Amino acid sequence: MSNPDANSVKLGRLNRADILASALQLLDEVGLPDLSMRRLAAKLDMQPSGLYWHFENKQTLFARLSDHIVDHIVPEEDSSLTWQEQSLIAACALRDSLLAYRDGAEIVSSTLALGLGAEAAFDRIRRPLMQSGLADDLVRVATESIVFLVLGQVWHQQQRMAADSLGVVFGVAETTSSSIASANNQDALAAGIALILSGLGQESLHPQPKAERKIN
Amino acid sequence: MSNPDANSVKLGRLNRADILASALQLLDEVGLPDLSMRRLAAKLDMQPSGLYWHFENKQTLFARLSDHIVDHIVPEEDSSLTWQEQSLIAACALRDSLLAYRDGAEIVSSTLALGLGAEAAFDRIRRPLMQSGLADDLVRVATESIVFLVLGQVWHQQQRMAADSLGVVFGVAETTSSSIASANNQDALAAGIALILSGLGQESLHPQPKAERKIN
DNA sequence: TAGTATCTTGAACAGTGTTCAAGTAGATGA
DNA sequence: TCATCTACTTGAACACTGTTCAAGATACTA
Repeated sequence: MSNPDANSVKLGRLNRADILASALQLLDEVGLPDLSMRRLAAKLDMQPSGLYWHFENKQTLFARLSDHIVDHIVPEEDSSLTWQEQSLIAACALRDSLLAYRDGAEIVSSTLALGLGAEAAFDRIRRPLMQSGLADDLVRVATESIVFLVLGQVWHQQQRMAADSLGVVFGVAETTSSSIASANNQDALAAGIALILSGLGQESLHPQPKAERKIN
Repeated sequence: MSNPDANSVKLGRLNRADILASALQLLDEVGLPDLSMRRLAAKLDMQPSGLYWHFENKQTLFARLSDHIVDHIVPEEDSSLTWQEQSLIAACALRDSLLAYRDGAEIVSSTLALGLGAEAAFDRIRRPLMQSGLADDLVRVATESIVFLVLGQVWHQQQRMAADSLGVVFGVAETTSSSIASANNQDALAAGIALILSGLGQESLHPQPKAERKIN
């Protein structure tokens, strides 16, 4: 082990960006459950404790990872589209960027829940809704609903992928073929978001919507 | 430590139910992150390894915990209500049972994602929708959307509660007062579900809805 | 060249889930 | 009543985990 093996990188002094890049790479290689500080340090050819000079703890390192994942959403803005269409596109862009990294949804989810970052996830989806003229409360509700829906769906999907890759097969008819199920999931997600937006279109007819009122 | 302290229970031979009951109690006392096999064993006055005779591993123990949480949803069925109303009631019942246990949403979420149990969460919400005459695909989409929405919202809320109880305060304007925010969250969740159901009502007018079609 | 701020090290702490051979208690059949 | 078999428990160990800290090395600046 004295010669540097292919998977370790030595860059002399390291900065936050180097570490994050390696972490992101390691994430794709081993998945979130096996992404430990020790493993990351080994990849960077340094001591685990060295990481704690750059990041307060593992959670904040993950938070910066989340920021990176979510910040790279660049939905093409097209002002000729309706706000519903723009919002749907933003949501699909969020989904794509979560899917671009192994266990991306879980990382972003927990960061978001802890309030440590990844707020861009909300921003991109809220923006089109704010131009709709809907009440602020309704915009907040719809934004949260869409974000949770995307996170929940993708998390579910990625967890299934992880289980599949471990050879663990559960007796659920739902996943007959992973690739087909994956394609269906994307349609289902878009359809779910469409439901919310469609409901939102109806709500916009009523001036002051009350939360728990009867539905006709 | 030779005398049995107040927090440990000795029942002679133990069965699965005893362990689950203690686990549920311990969960409320210390929260999910501190619910370790060693701690649980200590509470039961036994060796950690003893737990592995009753449960294959920690994850399956948690799966049975999830089942318990979710199985105790007993939404009052009222056939005079519309299917939307019934579905909303079922969703709120799910929310309430998640909130009834500390970190309930996270436990159920991961169990569901791993396909290890807690399917009742889906069942209760799907049932009313199946009586609506909507296409099967649409029922599936709506059910998943609602479940993910509930799980996401409650998970978020409970994580915030955990952070609050640790005295960790984040600079997010969203949570000015925890109790008020909590009340608002419940309204927001119901409103989000109402959006989906409202959208569903619109969709039901079209015979064969296509997922990614344009929204007008 | 001296001093300082930036980064690394190695060892240790206190915990984690899990395994396994060995042991003990309780019920069952002779 | 005694032996046996199964149900359950033990204690020790393994191979990890995140995190801390004093001490040392390196690079930049005056």
